[in-house]
Amino acid sequence: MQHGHDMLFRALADPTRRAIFERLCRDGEQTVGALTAQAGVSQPAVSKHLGILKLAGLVRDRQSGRQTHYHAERAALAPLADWTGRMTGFWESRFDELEDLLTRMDQ
Amino acid sequence: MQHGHDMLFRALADPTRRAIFERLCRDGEQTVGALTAQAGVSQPAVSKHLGILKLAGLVRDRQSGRQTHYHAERAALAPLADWTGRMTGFWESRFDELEDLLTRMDQ
DNA sequence: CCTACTGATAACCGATCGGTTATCGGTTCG
DNA sequence: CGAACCGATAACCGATCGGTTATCAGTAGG
Repeated sequence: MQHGHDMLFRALADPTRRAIFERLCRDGEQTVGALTAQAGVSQPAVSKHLGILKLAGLVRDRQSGRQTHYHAERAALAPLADWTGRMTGFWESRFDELEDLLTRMDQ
Repeated sequence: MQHGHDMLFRALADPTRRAIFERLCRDGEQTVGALTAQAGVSQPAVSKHLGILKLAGLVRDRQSGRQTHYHAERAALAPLADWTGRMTGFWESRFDELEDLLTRMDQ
């Protein structure tokens, strides 16, 4: 039902996009060029994926000269963890803790 | 990259489908008719959604006379919880516990 | 300045998706 | 049996998606 939830699930549904996000989580901040080099698709495709991830709140970008650096916004995964927790029907307090932690990590 | 992961994320990306799964998690086993009554789409649409959820391992069905009863397969969410945990980079042992528990819940 | 580089946008294309209506197979009941 | 019911399948349609190539704006450097 939640529109925010929707964009989150939708953004992570595509394997190429998920791979980009995983890379940003693993290796930290990356330029568009660096991401393109390993994405297996063209630079405009990568830019579009990054735009979608950004709309979902999963990444944020920082301009520096003519390069754009993107980094993962891990806190955006909190609703996903929360949803999973609610579906399993257990761990509620446990996942709430996680959500709080992730929110605090975002400053 | 993982094909199983892919079907899981993909299956949960659609809001109608996710609502059906949520209902099965909340209220337990339901017939196709009962699910259709609240899905807001036609019966064939519901059947297709159930087919996709089934392929992703998220639901299982049980035949009884001329009715088909579907129920959520909560254990199928374990890879999702695991992935989230790996992306956050913490909680690894914690999520492994969850995965184990969910797997055991599946008998 | 002019050229080269980086990344975003535009325009377009085929494939897939989610939905519909129509229909069919299987089951129950009068 | 025959009629009614339940759910799956088929055939189709418009919209959206993920990809491409071409191009544009902004920045850096000779």
